[in-house]
Amino acid sequence: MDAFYASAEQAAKPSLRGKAVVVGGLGPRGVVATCSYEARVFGVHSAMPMAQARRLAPNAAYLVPRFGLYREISEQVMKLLRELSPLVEPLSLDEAFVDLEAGRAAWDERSALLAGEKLRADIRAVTGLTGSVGLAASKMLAKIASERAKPDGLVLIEPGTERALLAPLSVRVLPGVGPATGDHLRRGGISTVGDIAEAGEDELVRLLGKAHGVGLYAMALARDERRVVAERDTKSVSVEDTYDVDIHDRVRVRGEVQRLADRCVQRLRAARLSGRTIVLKVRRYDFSTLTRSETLRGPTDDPAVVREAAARLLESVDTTGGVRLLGVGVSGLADYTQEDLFAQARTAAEEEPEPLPAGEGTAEEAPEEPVPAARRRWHAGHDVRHAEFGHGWVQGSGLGRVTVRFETPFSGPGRVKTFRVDDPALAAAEPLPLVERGVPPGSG
DNA sequence: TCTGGGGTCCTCGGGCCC
DNA sequence: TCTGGGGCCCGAGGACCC
Repeated sequence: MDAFYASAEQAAKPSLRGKAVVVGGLGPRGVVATCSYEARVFGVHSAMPMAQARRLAPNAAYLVPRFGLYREISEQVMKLLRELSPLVEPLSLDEAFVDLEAGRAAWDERSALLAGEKLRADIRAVTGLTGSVGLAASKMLAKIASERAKPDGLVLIEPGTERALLAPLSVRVLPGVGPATGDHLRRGGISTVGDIAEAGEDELVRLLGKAHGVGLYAMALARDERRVVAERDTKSVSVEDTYDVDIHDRVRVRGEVQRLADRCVQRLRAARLSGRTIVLKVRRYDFSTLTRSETLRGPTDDPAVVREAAARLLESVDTTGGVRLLGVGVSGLADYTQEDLFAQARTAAEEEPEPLPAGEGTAEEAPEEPVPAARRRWHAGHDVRHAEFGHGWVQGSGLGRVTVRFETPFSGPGRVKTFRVDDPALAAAEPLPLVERGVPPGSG
């Protein structure tokens, strides 16, 4: 999908179409998750600190991500992909590999092109959004092709042309080459994929170590035998929070770790998993990050056990100077719930954890405690309903006021009105569907 | 400019066992 | 009893990806 989150927001909010839109964390330490192509013109890009984005594009719309909406759209697209082949490997909400041969959806260049164009049309019809398709003989090349196809395009890499195509490209196009490896290679006189092929496998292994070197050399020769795997088991579950202001108070740090442990266990249970290794993550005031872990004798999904382990791990960490991030994770997962009976017995007399009702969703979907009207938070970009003016979305809030633009995916750009944050006529609302009767916005 | 959140995989050192 | 090596697990850290 092209600029996925930002495109979804533009589809939902007619007044943002054709405008610079930036989606990400809006706090003082937020970063850009995705931005529209209009925002990229100003130099804004993913992973950029939000403060920097605001300097580059002060007039862009800044929105908080709405993962529920993106997940729904993602499921629609993944369903279309599974109609092509049983071998679909999602990489994220907006990207997936599909083995077209395994699904007999394509067997040569011509049939692949037809399947690709039909898929793009189907995505557009079902979601109202544009997607790009890369067609090639391997995952690596399909990925490179899809990058070149964006936005709203299709690129096929013809068999036999792969090495010539790769040779002049930066090493950074290869999977697994990020900033650090890129610098490392450049210092070794290697900057293009062709340079890697020329350097030879021994030199790559010398520079990067066995696994990375051998793998990268093969990629540079366009050799990529990785299969498309439909189902991957989750290996770990974690939650982490970056705080707007560093936490110095040790008591508060302990409290936050307990809260994170509980949230992590809720996720774990929602996924019907348990795990043996508890991991505590601490990012200090100077951005140095350390982890401490402890492996239990058996897997657990008991909140008391995870809380205790996390608290023990915290005791070995010096937090003077302040912490900017705390995280709690569980790995060494078992796909069944095997209670640690020893730990259960040990904590039986303690505070009883609140079990999640069977089949309930994750923490973020759980109904929230009723919040007094005066303390309600209005998140930029989230949908609202007003008793008189109908459906709209929060443009901004502050100083006891909230500004709402009243429009829907099919309304055309709407009017803006401002209310008191505690206005009883205003309520949070669910996102509206982006397509009506299978007709995308703007096409009818 | 000042760096999110959720993951995956690899490396390396140390301890333990055979 | 001392020394060494291989294999495995654990813990920590780093790099990378979206």
